[in-house]
Amino acid sequence: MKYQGPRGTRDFYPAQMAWRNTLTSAWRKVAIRNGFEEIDGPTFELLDLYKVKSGEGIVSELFHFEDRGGRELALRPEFTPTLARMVAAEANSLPRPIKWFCIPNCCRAERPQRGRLREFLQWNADVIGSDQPVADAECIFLLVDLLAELGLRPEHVHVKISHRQTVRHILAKLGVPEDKMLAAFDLLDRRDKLQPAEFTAGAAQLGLDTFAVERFEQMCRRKYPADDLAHLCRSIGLDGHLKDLEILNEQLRAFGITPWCEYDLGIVRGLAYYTGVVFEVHEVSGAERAMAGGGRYDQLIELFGGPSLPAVGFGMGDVVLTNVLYDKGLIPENVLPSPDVFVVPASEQAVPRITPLVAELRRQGIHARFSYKTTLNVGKLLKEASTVQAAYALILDDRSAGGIVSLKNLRSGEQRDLPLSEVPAAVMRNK
RNA sequence: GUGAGCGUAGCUCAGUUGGUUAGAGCACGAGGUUGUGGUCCUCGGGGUCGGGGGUUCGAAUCCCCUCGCUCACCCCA
Repeated sequence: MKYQGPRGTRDFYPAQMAWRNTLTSAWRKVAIRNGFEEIDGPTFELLDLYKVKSGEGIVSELFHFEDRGGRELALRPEFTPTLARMVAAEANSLPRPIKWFCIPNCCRAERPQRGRLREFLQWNADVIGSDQPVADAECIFLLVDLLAELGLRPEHVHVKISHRQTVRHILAKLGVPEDKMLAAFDLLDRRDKLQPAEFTAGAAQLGLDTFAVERFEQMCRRKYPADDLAHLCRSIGLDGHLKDLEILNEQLRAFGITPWCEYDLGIVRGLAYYTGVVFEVHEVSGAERAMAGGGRYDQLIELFGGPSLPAVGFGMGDVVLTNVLYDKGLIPENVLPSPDVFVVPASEQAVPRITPLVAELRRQGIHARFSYKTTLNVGKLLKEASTVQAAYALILDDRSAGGIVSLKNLRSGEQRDLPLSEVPAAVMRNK
């Protein structure tokens, strides 16, 4: 093969494109019914924009280049900086809260592996301008709404929820000094990749004694079902510092999604800009990487030069999500658009009538197709109609001169003669 | 960027200790049963065996390099 697509990219042939459209339609539909408005921004930005929250180290993970004027640009690896820039620019004139979503393609210069490509789609939704837990809850509800829309159930996936301040408080109580807090978060985040001994050693370096290490360990491993905060409180010996979680919990209950949620204090999420609630969607067996992740980031808009605006949001990529749906057998067999009617000539005389008829049907909004084959063999033509999964075959023979045609329902096999003028209504009725 | 495993037709694979013009099924295309579909029959297009170099009389098969894919590490916004 002479030319190959670049590493980590995908070609979308009709079947893959049809699935991609199905998925993005679901994202869009669910976001809209949850009251979010769609936005988009440029595919590339000034490189500096991406350094704001992620630092210089991010550059090696980016596709970046220079324009002819020497400006340093980069393909977007995520949408949040663009979002922050857009909000900052118009902050004073936007009604609050701002509830926006988008479906950008994003590019990252990393080595592809399961669940990660160099170009992917990411559904983002954010609520900006509210510090109320109802905003956090609504983001989580939006996620659950989408998961359910795609056929997933609580036995397939969980929303794991944690809270930065709660975890911080617990760590402090266990004896982690303030200056080692970030290191503690890091250890928490990496716990599944470490050997038990390494974990213990890391915890000891944070200044924790054997007892505290054990509690630390226990805290990360334990999962607590949503709606049972009391249990969580008891088991970590904490009271009075769960206010946020308590209110969130009430909201989750009111939204009716507690069966999908669990508290997992081991969820930290990479970078330090999250300030409150954090959450991830995981396939229950834990075999896949996170299907979505997000949380509250109350200082981020300000960091990008905007006013001080509290915000909460998440991102969900198409790659892991599709993997999980595939494994659960939830990818529909065929989502390619199929014709409403396939027009078939059954006599020499009917041939010139085909294209004008198809044109008229299409003008009426009917998906109509015909064969490029020259044969009049009805069997062959019906086979083609059936291959493309047409709902009806419209068969024209000599009687079509008098306006009489045969309409065959290709699913039931039932066939009847009717005047040509009644065909559009008959086809649309079953659409 | 690092490491491991794998590269034979669009897909799934076969190819007997290296031995003639590299095969099958599915898919795709053309026809047949002179007018009704997932069947059947015939024929066909398509592979420089990922690419390059080496060993050999002879390489899909053995060796080296390279590219790509997969999985993991780094990172995960």
